[in-house]
Amino acid sequence: EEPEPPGPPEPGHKTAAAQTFEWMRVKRNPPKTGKPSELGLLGPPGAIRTNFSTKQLTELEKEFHFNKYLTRARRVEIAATLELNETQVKIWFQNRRMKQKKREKEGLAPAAACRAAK
Amino acid sequence: VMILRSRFLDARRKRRNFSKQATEILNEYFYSHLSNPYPSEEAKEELAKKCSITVSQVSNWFGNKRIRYKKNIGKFQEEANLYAAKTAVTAAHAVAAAVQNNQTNSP
DNA sequence: CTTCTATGATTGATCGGCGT
DNA sequence: AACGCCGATCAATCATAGAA
Repeated sequence: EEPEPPGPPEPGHKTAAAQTFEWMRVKRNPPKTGKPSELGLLGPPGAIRTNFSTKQLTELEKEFHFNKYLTRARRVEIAATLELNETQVKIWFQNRRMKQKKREKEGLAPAAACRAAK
Repeated sequence: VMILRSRFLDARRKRRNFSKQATEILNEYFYSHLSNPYPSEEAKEELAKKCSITVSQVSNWFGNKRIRYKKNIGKFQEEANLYAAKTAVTAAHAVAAAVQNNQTNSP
């Protein structure tokens, strides 16, 4: 998997803007989201993006409204109730907080844009 | 499959494409920084202002562009050369102006 | 009008850095 | 050493706008 970064294909050319830079080779490790229980499959070779059910999202959202941050105990409780890993619950809250921050930030900018447009 | 997917929570997605000029500006930045198309927060703010869109939209645009570009480099080859040429012309103008300025000031 | 492609947004999860 | 959080990003997917 190493095609040589420094000019492998065409030696001399017009310097077309199309090399293969590092960022183009970046590959993320596949999600480790494996459910030890259930299913006869244990080692998750290609575990993928979990799709949270409406019920799970509703419950998480409700909890978030109550507390923006989780305590270890609460996390365990919620994970068990919703049948999710503690990690998934933890990550969900992290993403939810970032989402909240983003909305607050953009919820104020439009005001200026409104007057400018009008 | 029917009951689905939050027709409400997803209703927020009423997308509208960016203006031709906005896309032009974003592509210019992307291809002139192809070796590292990751604008800083400041650069994103500047691009957002020039394109009349939000910083988040600039982030989304670069995120989508990077992923889709590396997914199929060949498909963007034409576009890449187009903007590379445009950047070259701009650079040539800058050089020409610099030379002219140099002759005027230091004869 | 219908089918297919281009594109903006969303989101579960990863990466690197920091603080505890 | 280990864990949670933040900020940025990835990667897959959704839903629509636009081209064919």
